[in-house]
Amino acid sequence: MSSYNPSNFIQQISIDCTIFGYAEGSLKVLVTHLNFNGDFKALPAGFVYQDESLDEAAYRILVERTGLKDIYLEQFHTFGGKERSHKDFLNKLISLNPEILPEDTILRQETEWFTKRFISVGYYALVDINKVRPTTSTIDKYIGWYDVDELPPLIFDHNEQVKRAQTTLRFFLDEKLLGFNLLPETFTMKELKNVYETVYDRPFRRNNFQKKMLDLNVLERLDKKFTGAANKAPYLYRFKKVP
Amino acid sequence: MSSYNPSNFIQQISIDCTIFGYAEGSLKVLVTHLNFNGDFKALPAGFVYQDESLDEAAYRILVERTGLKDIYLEQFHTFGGKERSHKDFLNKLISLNPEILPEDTILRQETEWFTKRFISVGYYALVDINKVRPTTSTIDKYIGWYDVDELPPLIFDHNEQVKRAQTTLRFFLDEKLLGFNLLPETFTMKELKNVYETVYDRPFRRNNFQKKMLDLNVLERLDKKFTGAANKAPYLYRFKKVP
DNA sequence: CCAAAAGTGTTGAGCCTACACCCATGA
DNA sequence: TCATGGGTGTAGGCTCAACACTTTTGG
Repeated sequence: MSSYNPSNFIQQISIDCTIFGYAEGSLKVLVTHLNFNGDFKALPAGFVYQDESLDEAAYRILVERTGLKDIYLEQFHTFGGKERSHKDFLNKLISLNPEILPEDTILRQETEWFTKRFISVGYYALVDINKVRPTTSTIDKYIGWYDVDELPPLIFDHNEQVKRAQTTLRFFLDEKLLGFNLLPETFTMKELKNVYETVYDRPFRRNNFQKKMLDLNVLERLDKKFTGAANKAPYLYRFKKVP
Repeated sequence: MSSYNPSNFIQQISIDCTIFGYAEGSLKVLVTHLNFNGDFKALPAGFVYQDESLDEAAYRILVERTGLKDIYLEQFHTFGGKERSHKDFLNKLISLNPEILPEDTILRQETEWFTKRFISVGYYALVDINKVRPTTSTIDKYIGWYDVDELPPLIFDHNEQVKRAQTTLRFFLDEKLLGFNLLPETFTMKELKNVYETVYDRPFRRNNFQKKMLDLNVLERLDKKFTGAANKAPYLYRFKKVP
């Protein structure tokens, strides 16, 4: 943590990113194991430089952890509860990692800012899970995907943040054509339907779903995909390039 | 400003409130004239105490300025651009009000925090304009209603904030049954229709609108309202009390 | 030729729009 | 009795869910 110079950051503001990916029929979230003693898991997070916008900071945090650029990323809520499970977390953190708050006054100044109350701006992102190389930054011990329905306890209110991000995702999946960000460049209608069924946790009719998606007029039909299976080959689609 | 003790506030975070009211067929926004030399207008704003949640702070700011309690209030976006017209505003402010940044180091400390970059959490509220007593706080010279389509230039990105609040309002007016907050306790269907037409800036069919509203099953029909006009007396309605 | 899975057409229910008509009210 | 404006009924069109049928593929 000492690589952070707190004076470069806006105090008491953090950015938490809920990064969704899709694989094997389920929605995943990227979670980091913090690089402290003790079993602390969290959403990828970071701070905002004085000369950086919130959006830029969120994007930087995302790129650091995933290596991906040009990703759909959107702020969905700012969490400003006065407690946010902060004290429980801090007590445990400090008792297991006494070096965070050393007796030495000068060293202490360097790390003390981290123990204050934080306001968190929540962003969510949708990524193609196959393109991501989860990358640890200085504050991560390990970083990896968890099924959204089987998340471990996360620090602060991060579990609640994921729930709210999921609600927002459901609200906007259609409108913002987000489904495509969760898939590879080309995909079949069935794969797209699977994404929708996973996000909304309910089945869609094959034919009606297809009609709806094609009516959106954003899909481009490509060649057929021959899978070797004993059935009609499905078409591949891709998201239309904007001219 | 010197009544503020900056150490009690979270640094570099402010809350801006877009407070909508409805009167005479148009949507109004509450705007304050700042208590400085120079013609500075702004949304009602304030800061967040260390031991206060964002929602509590927004509510406090609203109550201070309107005297109203139990008001619908919701966070809609956090504005974190790195410029936000801050420097232009500050240069003008300081040149017209040199006492803000005095030479005296101690006094300077007390006011300097105010000149830093701020992240603003935007809230919007809907109020019954007749119940509001616009009340100046220490930083307001005057506070009053402006037509949303005829807003004067406001400081920072406050004009943009109002636009975005308006978009959010349109998005949720139905879903959250917000229309009622803009009206007195009882109202006619026509008055409710006027609110909708003002918010969405388009006409609705009289009969279809009525059907839609009644189908929502949240209105309670009361006695007729005899206006003295030479026509059938309209019913009064009110928002059903939840049991 | 068959099973499996994809593509496509069609019907009916429900909702919204637009128009029409009726009713209460005060002049 | 008339003009005004509010209350309500209904036909037409659109959307979408549900079902049915056809087509393609490899075994």
